[in-house]
Amino acid sequence: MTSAGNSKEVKKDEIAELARRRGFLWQAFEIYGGAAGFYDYGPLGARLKRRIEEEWRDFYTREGFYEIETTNIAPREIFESSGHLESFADQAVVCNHCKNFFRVAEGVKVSENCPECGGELEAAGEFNLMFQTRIGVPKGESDSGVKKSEGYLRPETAQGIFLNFQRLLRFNRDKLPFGIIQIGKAYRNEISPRKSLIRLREFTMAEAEVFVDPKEKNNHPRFEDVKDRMLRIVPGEDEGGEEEEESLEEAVRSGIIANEYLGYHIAKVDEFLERIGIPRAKVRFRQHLREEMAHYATDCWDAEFLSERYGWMEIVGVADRGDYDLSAHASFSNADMSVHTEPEKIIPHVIEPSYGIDRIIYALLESSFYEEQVGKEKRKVLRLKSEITPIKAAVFPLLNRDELKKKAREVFQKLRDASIFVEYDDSGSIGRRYRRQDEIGTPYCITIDYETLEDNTVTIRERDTMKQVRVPIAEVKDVLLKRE
RNA sequence: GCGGCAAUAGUCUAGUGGUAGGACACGGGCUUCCCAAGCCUGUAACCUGGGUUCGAGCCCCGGUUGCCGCACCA
Repeated sequence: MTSAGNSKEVKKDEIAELARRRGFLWQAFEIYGGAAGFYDYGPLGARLKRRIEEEWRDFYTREGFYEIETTNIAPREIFESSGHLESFADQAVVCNHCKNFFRVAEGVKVSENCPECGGELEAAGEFNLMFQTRIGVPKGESDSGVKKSEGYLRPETAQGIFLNFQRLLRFNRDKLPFGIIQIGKAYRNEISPRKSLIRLREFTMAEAEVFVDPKEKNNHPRFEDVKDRMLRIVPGEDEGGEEEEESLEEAVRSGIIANEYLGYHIAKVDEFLERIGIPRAKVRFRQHLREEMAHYATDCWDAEFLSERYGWMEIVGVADRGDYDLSAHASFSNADMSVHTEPEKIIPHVIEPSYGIDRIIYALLESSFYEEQVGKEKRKVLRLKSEITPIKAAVFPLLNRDELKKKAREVFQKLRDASIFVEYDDSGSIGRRYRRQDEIGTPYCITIDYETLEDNTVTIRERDTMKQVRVPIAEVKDVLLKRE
């Protein structure tokens, strides 16, 4: 990737404006006034998202993990067991004076005064991040009927994997370790969603649940492969909290990262983010402080992206969930979640990398957006990796003349027939067409000129350098498909 | 959720009570042998619901959405 010394001054709304105008991202329900926290992906956004998901799927499939697909809606008792209902279905109070927010479950009542400043407290309503729904027709008022009919939209995809643990273990012929992945929607009724894709009420998560014998957590079979990877890490309170750069091996040996499995997956997250084009200089791993840890986690590291607009923000979480989930479901459902190992039966521990796909898309758009001066004109360009761009290449006739257009359409169709996603454009000047493709990140533009008619060669113009090479039509496909 | 500010073509914007204007983009045409050039031409907008007024894009109230701060983010 070249950056050619261009200014990286991003006016704050440029990315949102581009994303809207060019069909990446639209506010949902727009013609009815919209609703906060919901976005639709337009034609280019949907393609970009799909390609990132495909890279992710491919990445974890190479780890040997199978993908499953579980429901978005689950009956109430699932979340009673998982702890999600209890953890945030409380009444909340807010202080009139200092505006601090308290959960009733933490022992603060409306009748009391604010523990922070002594001000008056006011009921702030139900504090419930899960969307509630009904399953089927409620049967009368009986306890059991109401209970069965009450459902929730999942706040994470993970639970669907835990619920199928026995089946998955059997599928894996009763052996540990194994990993299962899932990509899907999750739902959280955020109090105030903001910052475009950063806090959504409906969003896409990509999660891997890795089940491991707790005794084996310091014995990852491929730790060697990643141990020398340098990581930028910010340890939690016990380790001092100073940002440092060290190898994965050092971090694990010194105890900053608790075990090899956790460390291995932190390194894998780092590798994936690099692979899809998040600049390494903008990524760090920060350990959660105890009070910010989710109820299920014993340890958690966030991969954070340094946004020019929002500062450091979480894009991936890597949690050690211990045996929390399997034990909880075992005790509430009476299912046996244990695994027979020699010499004893154990409840596996879970290491979980959890990716926020929408946030990653934001990070990619922001970090790949450049505005640069070319002659008298400004050029906007998305320097996305060619593996994830919505469009692989555009085909142009140099001039709007019939013989060139005919040949260009032939080349276009040939590439389409080879399942390469290309676009055709003959409107306006050639320069205008290059610019249109630049701002949606298309890595290559293929131009048909009079020389093409003589010797069947075309020019391929590269997005980042704007340089051209002339190649025979027969070789175009190979150039487009080569990995950088 | 609270407070402040805002909302006009696809985008950015002008318009302080009386005919909604521009730029860019987009479509059509001309031109053009490689980077948003030029010429002609066309499409296209006052977030929403009330109120005040002879008359509201403009003033008032509610809602929605966005931005900023606070809070929240299991």
